[in-house]
Amino acid sequence: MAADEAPSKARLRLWLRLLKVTRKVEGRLRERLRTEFATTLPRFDVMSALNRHDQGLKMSELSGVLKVSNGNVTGIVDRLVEEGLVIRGAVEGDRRANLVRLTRKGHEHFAVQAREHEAWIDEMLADMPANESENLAHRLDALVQALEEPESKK
Amino acid sequence: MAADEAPSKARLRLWLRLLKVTRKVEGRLRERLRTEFATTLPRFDVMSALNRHDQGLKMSELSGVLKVSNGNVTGIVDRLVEEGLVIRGAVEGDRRANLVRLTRKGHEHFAVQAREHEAWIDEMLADMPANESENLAHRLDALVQALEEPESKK
DNA sequence: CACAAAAATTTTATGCTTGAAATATAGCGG
DNA sequence: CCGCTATATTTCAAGCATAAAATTTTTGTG
Repeated sequence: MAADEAPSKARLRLWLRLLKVTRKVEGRLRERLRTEFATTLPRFDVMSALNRHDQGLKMSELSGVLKVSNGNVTGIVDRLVEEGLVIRGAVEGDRRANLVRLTRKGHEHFAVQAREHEAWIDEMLADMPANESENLAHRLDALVQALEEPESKK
Repeated sequence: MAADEAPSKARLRLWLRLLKVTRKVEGRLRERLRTEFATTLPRFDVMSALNRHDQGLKMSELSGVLKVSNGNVTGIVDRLVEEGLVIRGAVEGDRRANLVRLTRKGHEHFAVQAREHEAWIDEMLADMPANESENLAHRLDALVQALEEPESKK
């Protein structure tokens, strides 16, 4: 084993594994959300973000939090508005922006979905002991940190 | 700390972290593939699968390997065929199916892309020592195993 | 052989996603 | 107040993704 070949391959394997787990879990969540609540993961994500920010979020803040494009959020919010789950309100003193918030109905729907969502995750990751979960989460967090600052080493 | 509340929350955190890391890395890969090779992640994935199976794969095998829907693969392969990177061949004795393979051009393109791809991953996960990568990969693999068999405990 | 069930694939409808272009408003320097 | 630059959002074109319906071919089974 070369002192140089191994690390790269090991990291590639790690990445492929990460991808596999994530896709698998995402797929299950997607299916459950569809069959049990007639909704989708992106919609759940948007509602989750709005639930954490009860004072509302601007479209750009929403796309920032979710790490998706601006135009993407427009479409998802449009549909949620049609169904009366969220509302677009005016921003005091800035007619360009608007503040998106959950409606009462949106809050109620989300509460139910979030409870189930947590249970599904718990079930899917059941083989993972709590302390090991924490451990893994920390390592992954370190990775996220490193990725956040691409070239801050100026 | 309740003996019951913690595990579920810890697992939820783990899941959210997994999602964050994966999306971040995926986003970077996507951008690189686009700017440097004018291609996309799904196309790369398809070519990667075909590269590992030089004798070719049927459409259904391809969607099985990649864990995406049948109809999805149809569209991606269509575009790769248009660009002369893959070909659809007949399957001996079954006119329903067809065998998808990389063309010579496809092989050449993929070789270049795969080399870069591995380097990008290596760079992004640089903070992760090789042995820790292996460790993590193994834990994740256990998770995948558990997820593969949903109710095999009949 | 006939014909129903199964298998391989494509088509269709709908929604997600992106990057880029377009639109509209804000805010600043002169 | 004019005009420029920046900010907030939407629109647009293209591709990705899924589930369900449709198509074509194969494979039993009587």
